[in-house]
Amino acid sequence: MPQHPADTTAETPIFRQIVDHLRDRVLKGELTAHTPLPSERSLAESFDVSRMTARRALEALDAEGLSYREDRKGRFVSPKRIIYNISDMVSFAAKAQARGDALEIELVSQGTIPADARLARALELPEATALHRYTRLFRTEGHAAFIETEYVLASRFPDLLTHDLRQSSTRLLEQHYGISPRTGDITIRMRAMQPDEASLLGLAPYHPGIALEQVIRDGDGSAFCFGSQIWRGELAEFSAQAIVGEPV
Amino acid sequence: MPQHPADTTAETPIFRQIVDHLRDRVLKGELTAHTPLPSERSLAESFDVSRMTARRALEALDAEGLSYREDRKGRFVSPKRIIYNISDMVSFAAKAQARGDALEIELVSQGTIPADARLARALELPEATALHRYTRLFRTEGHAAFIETEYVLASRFPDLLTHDLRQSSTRLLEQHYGISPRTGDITIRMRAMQPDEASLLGLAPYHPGIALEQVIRDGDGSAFCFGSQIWRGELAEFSAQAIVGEPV
DNA sequence: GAATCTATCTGGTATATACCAGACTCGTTT
DNA sequence: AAACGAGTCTGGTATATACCAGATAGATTC
Repeated sequence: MPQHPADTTAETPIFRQIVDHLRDRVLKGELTAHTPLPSERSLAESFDVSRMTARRALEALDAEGLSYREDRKGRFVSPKRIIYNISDMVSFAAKAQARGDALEIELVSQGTIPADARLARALELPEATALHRYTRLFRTEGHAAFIETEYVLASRFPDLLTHDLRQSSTRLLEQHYGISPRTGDITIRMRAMQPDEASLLGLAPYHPGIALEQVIRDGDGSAFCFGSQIWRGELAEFSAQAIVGEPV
Repeated sequence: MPQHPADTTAETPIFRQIVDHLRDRVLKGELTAHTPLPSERSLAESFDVSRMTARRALEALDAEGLSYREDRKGRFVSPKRIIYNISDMVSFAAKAQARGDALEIELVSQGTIPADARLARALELPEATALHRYTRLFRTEGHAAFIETEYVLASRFPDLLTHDLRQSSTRLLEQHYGISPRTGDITIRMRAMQPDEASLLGLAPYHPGIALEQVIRDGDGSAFCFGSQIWRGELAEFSAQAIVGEPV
């Protein structure tokens, strides 16, 4: 006998009833961050539905950002979101580390490449200009949060890749190259992760994500760095303060 | 005989091969904005897979933001994203309309309510303060893009709801109440749509979305408006310019 | 010409089943 | 104590099937 009989006569689909039930439990705090959710099979049994129906309910929870799944390990309740203040921009890592937040940075890969059409356009450079490229994985409290790939002008920072890249790149560029105050153009959009990105973060392919791209400029307004981040969608929260001038 | 035989011996799952195939066709421009994608059944037939497998491929495309589906109508190629500049903030509608973009606003519902705990906190007001609430649906070129609900201080704008709300609320507040320059706090996060939101936008439940919340303040820094938007994830792109002071 | 009917298209929901592969636990062996 | 292995847990992939309900287009009827 099912522990939670689903109301098949109601017009609301069974799997949504299960979604609502689970959402309640999460929001009431009955299930806390990183706690395992019921597995697909056990959920199916307790609601007396097929595994596929239970799965659909859990996938909806994933989409809502209330849970995430790790390959062949299970589903877990999402932790509180990480607030990324856009005005802090590049110095996110520096700020987080200064606050004492456990922010670990792992270098995934690095190299020097010629700028392709997209990078050349973003950085306002001729194509094939040499760029240092490094990809890093950012973790908070042991949980992977986002991947960042930065491209910086090789001519301006020739020996960049010889430094320890497991630190705030803002601080790196400051300490070794004395960069002055800068501006940045940022764009944010939703985009599911590609299988390779998801696997780096230990997540299922097509995990919902948020992509953040930024072009960083020096005091003279010339671009020297292009950064591309892909965040776990359920983990990211972007904040900004806008000051609006008198509209004409 | 399948038109596109899937390679079952390869280590990459069949449905991902289909995703890659479809993504190619979309990115190559073979399928243009709002063009119907192959239906689940026809895709299943042409790749000689079950409908469920075809469906998984199409759902992955949805998650990537390359397609969207309308209930019982079909799946369609996503149009170009709408760029929302955070610095323009509240005046998005005004700007779009000034540019001549076809931005239609439909009033969904309105009323006056007491502030609940969440609203009171956001607006820094005592609970139960009277607020005007109105929900509007924004369309570009006939396609629903996002829903916005705004809450404004009823005491300060007593007869707000008697005006035509199918226009930029920035302009409304300016023309009738003479609001001076203002600042705004914005937060952005990924969140699947609730079934009711999705149905308003003509989309499937749990459609990936991006929520944007903003608190708008007058020249004195006192909050007078709280706005909450839910965008179709595949349609939204947020841009911002940040100016970073010299870090200590 | 307008309204209606109908066949067929679409996705939506749901079940039952099968096998795979990685992760994990626990007991046994070395 | 460390290494190994078996059994069992997890989600991942895939098939086949069934019926529902809204959308749509075309033919028929009024």
